[in-house]
Amino acid sequence: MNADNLAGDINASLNPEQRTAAECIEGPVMLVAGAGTGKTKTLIHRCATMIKSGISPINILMVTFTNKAATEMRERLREMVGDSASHITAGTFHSVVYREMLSRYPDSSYLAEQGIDMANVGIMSDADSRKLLKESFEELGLPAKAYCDEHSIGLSDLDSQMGWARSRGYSLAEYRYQRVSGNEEVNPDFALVVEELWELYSQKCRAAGGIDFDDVLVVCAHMLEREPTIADSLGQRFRYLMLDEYQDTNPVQMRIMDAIARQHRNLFVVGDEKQSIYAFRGSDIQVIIGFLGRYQDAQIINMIRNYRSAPPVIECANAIAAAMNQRVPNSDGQLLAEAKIEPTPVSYYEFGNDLREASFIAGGIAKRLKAGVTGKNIAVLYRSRPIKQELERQLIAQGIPYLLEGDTAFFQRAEVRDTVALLRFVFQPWDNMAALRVLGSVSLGVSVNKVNAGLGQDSTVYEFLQAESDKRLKTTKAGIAPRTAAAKKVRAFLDVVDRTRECYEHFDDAEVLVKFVAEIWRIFFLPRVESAAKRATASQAQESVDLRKQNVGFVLEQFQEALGRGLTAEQAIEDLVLMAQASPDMDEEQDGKVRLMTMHASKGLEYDYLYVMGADSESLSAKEAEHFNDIEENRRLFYVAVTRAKRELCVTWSCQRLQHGQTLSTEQSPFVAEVLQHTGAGVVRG
DNA sequence: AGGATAGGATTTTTT
DNA sequence: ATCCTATCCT
Ligand SMILES: Nc1ncnc2c1ncn2[C@@H]1O[C@H](COP(=O)(O)OP(=O)(O)OP(=O)(O)O)[C@@H](O)[C@H]1O
Ligand SMILES: [Mg+2]
Repeated sequence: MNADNLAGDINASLNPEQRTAAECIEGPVMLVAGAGTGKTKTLIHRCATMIKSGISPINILMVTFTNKAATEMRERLREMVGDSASHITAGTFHSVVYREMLSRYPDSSYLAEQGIDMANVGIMSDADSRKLLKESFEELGLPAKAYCDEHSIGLSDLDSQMGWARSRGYSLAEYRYQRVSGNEEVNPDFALVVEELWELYSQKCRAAGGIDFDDVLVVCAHMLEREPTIADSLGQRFRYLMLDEYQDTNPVQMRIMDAIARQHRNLFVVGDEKQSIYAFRGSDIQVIIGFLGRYQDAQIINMIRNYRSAPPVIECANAIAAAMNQRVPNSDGQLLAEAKIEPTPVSYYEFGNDLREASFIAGGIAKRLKAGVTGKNIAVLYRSRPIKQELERQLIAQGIPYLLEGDTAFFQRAEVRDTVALLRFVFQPWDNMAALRVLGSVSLGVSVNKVNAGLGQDSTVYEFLQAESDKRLKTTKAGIAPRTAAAKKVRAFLDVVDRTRECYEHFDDAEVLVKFVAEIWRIFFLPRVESAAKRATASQAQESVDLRKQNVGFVLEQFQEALGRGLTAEQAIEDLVLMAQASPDMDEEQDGKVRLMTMHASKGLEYDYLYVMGADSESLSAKEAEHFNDIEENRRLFYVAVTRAKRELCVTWSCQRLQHGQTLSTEQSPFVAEVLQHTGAGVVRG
C-alpha cells in the first residue's frame, strides 16, 4: 500500500524529514531531534497516517509522559482522523501497564508465584506507599537502626536506593543476589539495610492488598520476560508501539516495550537526549543513547529545524547545547531557526533580591496583558516551587490571574483523600489501607490502633469490623444481649456500606450510587469536619466546611462521570489514584490565566512570552560537584526551560533570596554564564 | 477522641 | 521561618 496516495494530504504541513518519519511505519525507528523540531507533531501525524492507511487503531499503543499529554494526543488525533482516534490505546506507562497488561493476564503463572491476585489487588497511591514505607523503616531491627544512626542514613536515602533498584527492574531477590555476588557498586552493609526495609515493605504491601507505582512496572517487566507468550499476545494486540519523550524512559519501561516489540519490532521512539531531566526518578539517558545498540537495523532520523522559537531564543538554546557532554553521536545538537517570528533579543536581568525580581516579572506580565496578550500565552518557570512564592504574592496584589500548572494540592487534601479512601473501602472491602484511613476519619468507637493490634494475618479490616459490630453487652440474663454502643455504630456504618456495594452490583445507576456515597460521607465524615472547623474563627470555619463539601462533591462527580464512560468502579477508582482525573478549577475559564510551573512540568509545552526566574547558582547548578551527571542534568533542565519560549524570553535571578527563613546569597547560574559568554549578551541590573 | 507540643523536613514528579 | 506529623497527654 502506498502511504503517499492515502496520506499525502494529511502530511502536507510536514517537512521532508518529518514526513519520512511519519510514513515509515514498519520496523524500529528513532526520531531524535532537539526542542521544537516537531517531534510530537510528527508522532501524531504518524499515528494518523497509519489509521488512514487502514491500520486498526486498536493495534496502536501510544505511551506518553503524563495523562495530560495522552489526552492532548488523542484530541489532536481526533481532529485529523475523527472518532477512530478514541480506539487507540494512549496513556502513561503506569496506566497502560496496569490496565492493559497486568489486569488482562490475571492467570499469569508469574503473578501467581508472586502472590499477586489481580482480583484482590489495587494500585496504591503514593501517599499510601509512603506510609507503609515509613512504618517499615520504624520496624527495622536494631542492627539496621544502629547502622543508619551511625552513618546518618535516613528513610529518604534507603527509599531512593530502593527506587533506583526498582527503576532498573530489580526484584528484591535480584537485588540481594547482586550484593551476595559481590557487586561493588553498592556498599554491602547499606544494601543489607535496604533489603531488610524492602522485605518489610513488600510484606506490608501484600497485607494491604496494594501494588505500588514502581512495582506495577517491575512486576510487568518480569512477567513479560518470564512468560514470552504473554509478551507475544500483547505484541499481537499492540502491533505498533509509539513513545514520546523517550529520553526520560527508565530501564524497566524500556524492557517492557522491548518485550512487546520482540516479534514485530514495530517500535517508534521519539526524544531528545538534551532534554533528559528525570534521572532523579530513575530515567536513564542511556536508554535513548543506546537505542541503536539494541536495534542495530533501526532507522535513525535527525531533525534540526526548529519551528517554535524566535532566532535569539535558538541562539541561547544552541549555546547551552554546545556545553553539553552527554550526547547522541553524529550530531552537534545545534538548531536552525525556521519560525518566522520577529526577533526580540533574549534579556537577562539580575536583581538585588527576590522581591525586586518578583515585582519586575509581575510588572512585565501586567504590561503584556494590557497590550492584549492572552494570559495562557505567558508562562513563568522556576526550578523549585518555593522560588515562586514572592511572585505569587505580587500577582495577587496586582490582581493578575494565574494558574499553577502541575499542582496536585487538590488530591493531597484530607477530605479528598478521605473520599477516595471511602470509595475504595465501599467497592474493594479487602483494601486495608483505605479501610484504616476511613476508620481514622470517622467516629465509630473503634480506633485505628485497636484494629492494628487485633488484626490477624490474612484478615481484612472489613472482617474485623464485622466482628466488632457483633459485640454484645455482658449480661446475666438469658437470651441474646444487646449490642454495645460501639457495635451499633459500626453495624450502622457497615450496613450502609454494604447496601451501597450491593446497589453497584445489582443496578446500573451511577447517580444513585454516588448519592449513597455522598450520604455516607455526610453522616459519618461531616460531623468531624464540622467540629474541627468550630475551633477556627466563625467566618473561616464556614468557608472551610463549604469548601470541603464542594471538594468531596467534586471527587464524587468525577467518579460518577467515569462510571458514565463505562468504566467499572475499580477502574474509576484507579483513575482517581493515578490522578488521571481533572481538578476542580479545570472547568473555570482558564485562557486568561498566566501559567506558573516548575521547569520539569514545562516539558513539551510552549509559550509566546516566557520568564525563567531564579536562575541562580544555588538553584541551577551542581551543588555536589562530585556528581558529574548532576551538572549535565541541570544544564539540560535549563535547556528545556529556555526552549519553551516562542517569541520572547527573559531570564532572571537575584543575588539574595529567602530560603527556610534565612537570607541566602547567590549569583548568576553557571549555565547563564556559559550562555552569556557564548552569545556575547549582556546583563541588565534591575 | 482530641488537643498540645516537640521534632523534622525544606528540589525536581503525580505515575 | 514555617509547615506538617507523630506522639504523648488529658
Ligand atoms: N513542519 C512544520 N511547519 C510548521 N510548524 C511546525 C512544523 N513542525 C512543527 N511545527 C510547530 O513547531 C512547534 C513545536 O512542535 P512540537 O511540539 O511537535 O516539537 P517537539 O520536537 O515535540 O518539541 P519538544 O522537544 O519541546 O517536545 C509546534 O508549535 C508545531 O506546531
Ligand atoms: Mg514534544
